[in-house]
Amino acid sequence: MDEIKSIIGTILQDAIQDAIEANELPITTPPDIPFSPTKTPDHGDIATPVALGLAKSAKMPPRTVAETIHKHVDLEKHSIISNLEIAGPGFINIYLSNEWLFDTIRNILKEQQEYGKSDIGLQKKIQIEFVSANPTGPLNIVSGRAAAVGDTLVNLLNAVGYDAVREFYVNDAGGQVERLGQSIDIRYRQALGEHDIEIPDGGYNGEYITDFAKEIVVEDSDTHLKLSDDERILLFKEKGIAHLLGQQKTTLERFGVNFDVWASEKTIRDSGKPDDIINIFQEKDYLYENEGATWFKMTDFGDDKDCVVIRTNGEYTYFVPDAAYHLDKHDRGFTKVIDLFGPDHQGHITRLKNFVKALGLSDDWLEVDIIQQVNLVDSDGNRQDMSKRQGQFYTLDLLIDELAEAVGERYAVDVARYFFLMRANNTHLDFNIELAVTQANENPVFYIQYAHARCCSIFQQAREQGFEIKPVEEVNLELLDAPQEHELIRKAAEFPSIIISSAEDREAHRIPHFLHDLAGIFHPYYNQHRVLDLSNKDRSTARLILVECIQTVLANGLRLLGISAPESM
RNA sequence: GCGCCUAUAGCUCAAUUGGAUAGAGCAACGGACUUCUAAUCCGUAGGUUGCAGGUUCGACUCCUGCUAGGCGUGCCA
Repeated sequence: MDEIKSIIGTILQDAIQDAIEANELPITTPPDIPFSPTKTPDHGDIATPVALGLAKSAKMPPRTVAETIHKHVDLEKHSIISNLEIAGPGFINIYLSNEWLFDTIRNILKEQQEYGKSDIGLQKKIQIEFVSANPTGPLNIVSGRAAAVGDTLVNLLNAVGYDAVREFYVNDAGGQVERLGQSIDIRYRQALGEHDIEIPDGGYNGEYITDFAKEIVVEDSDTHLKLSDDERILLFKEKGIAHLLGQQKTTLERFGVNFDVWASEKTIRDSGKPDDIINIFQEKDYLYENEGATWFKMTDFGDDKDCVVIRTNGEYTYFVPDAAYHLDKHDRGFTKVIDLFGPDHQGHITRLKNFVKALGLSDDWLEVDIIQQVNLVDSDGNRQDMSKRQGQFYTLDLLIDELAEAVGERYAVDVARYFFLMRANNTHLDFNIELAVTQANENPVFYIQYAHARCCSIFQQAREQGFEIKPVEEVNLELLDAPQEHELIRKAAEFPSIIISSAEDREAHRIPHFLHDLAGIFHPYYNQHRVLDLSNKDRSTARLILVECIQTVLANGLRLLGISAPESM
């Protein structure tokens, strides 16, 4: 589709140039040709509002401009265009010849699993950091959304020719994991009979902490009581991190997300790089002392208040290792870094970007996108608090478990991923778990998967019934003359440009919608037209070619989403 | 108070850079299995795109001001 746009664009620009030279269009030079999608076949295969844009500078009515351009397009010369029409306020609707449709078919069959890919990324190194949940509890469903989106964005970027990697930043140092150690310690001692102690404010009081503390008691009995408080908390912190991080990894694997790099905050801190950051800021005069703490002049970068980088107790706030971490990313050679943050980190974006700027990196090197919150809603429409500190949260594992109960383990991950991916990142997603489970059989993911399974089934039948499956060069594609068949091919032809826009705009949800649209053309087609017809074997052969194309596009799209493409359902 | 996000059909959501008649699914109602799989299809219905202005050939989209909801605004991460 992109190729065809540039071909048509050139033809139209030439026509405009001819019109200018014939003194029929009072402008100096042909503009870039914009294209708008055609919503109905009545508007042709592609359309351009170029005449509307030129109307002002040419001081002519838009329809007249369109007609002037039209006059200078020689249809005899361009066999790819079957017809041009002026419509509405001055749109030029372009109807492409069948040969273009057949080229699309040949291209899909030639490319197979590669169909849809492109190379606009020039193999530039891009990193996407996502999930990066604290190792202080199980992953919740917001992390699930981030996991699905991040994983798919990497797939999309790789599909358009970037060299993209998945990275998870483990916050295994700092105050949060300190509290984790303390919380486990309290539960451990409680399990051993101390009852006059409680989890402090800001600690973790989820049941999983109690369970884990009990496990420690079972394995090690009361031996850790001999340690000093500090030693014991340190030990429990490390044990807790290992345990919970392990759990998160297991969950992510089950969810089909495999990170390329697990970066550690502790490693960053131990590397001395945070000290370098302080030195750099010091040299650039971005720091000052106040009330015993060291502050960064965030107001120099337009923020409304400065922020502490070294606390009164001498420890760095998380900004410093975070800045060091991003400098480290830069040193690893990424030309662009994308962080997917949860909504609770939104206040961090401006500051982080300012720190990156303070380090001398360009403004667009770091991109931060928010994956908006997921509200768990019950059947009465009440929202449930998912704070880890409260211990009331809905885990990703629990979600997959419940889906598995309804639709089987095989499809549970498919359904979860699809639900997370079908919405734009910046929408607040109300996830009604009861609805997702009860309506599972009418889930849109099955609609798409079923379309794929039907394609497979047709080929199964074709083989059993002895239909000849010929290579495309030997098939008369002119026999594909039903309007729905052309519609299917046109839709399939959009696939590569959908991937590009989806990747560049970081809008993964366009892929599920595209696939749903494609399946939505295929199912009616299937119901109204028999592919395998013994009384018309030539047409059957041609239709098998079309079915293979649809199957290929569906499979390629589902693969990008990390969703399975079943051969039968 | 300040900052970010959101507001589109009864519900959940789409709508490439501003483009033609704002689209799907679910829910509702009526139909279609002797058929390549009915996890499907066909039909009906559903709208002042939160409100008020502005920009222009044209606005769900951009600007200003409101309203409502969410989040952020810690020497937590």
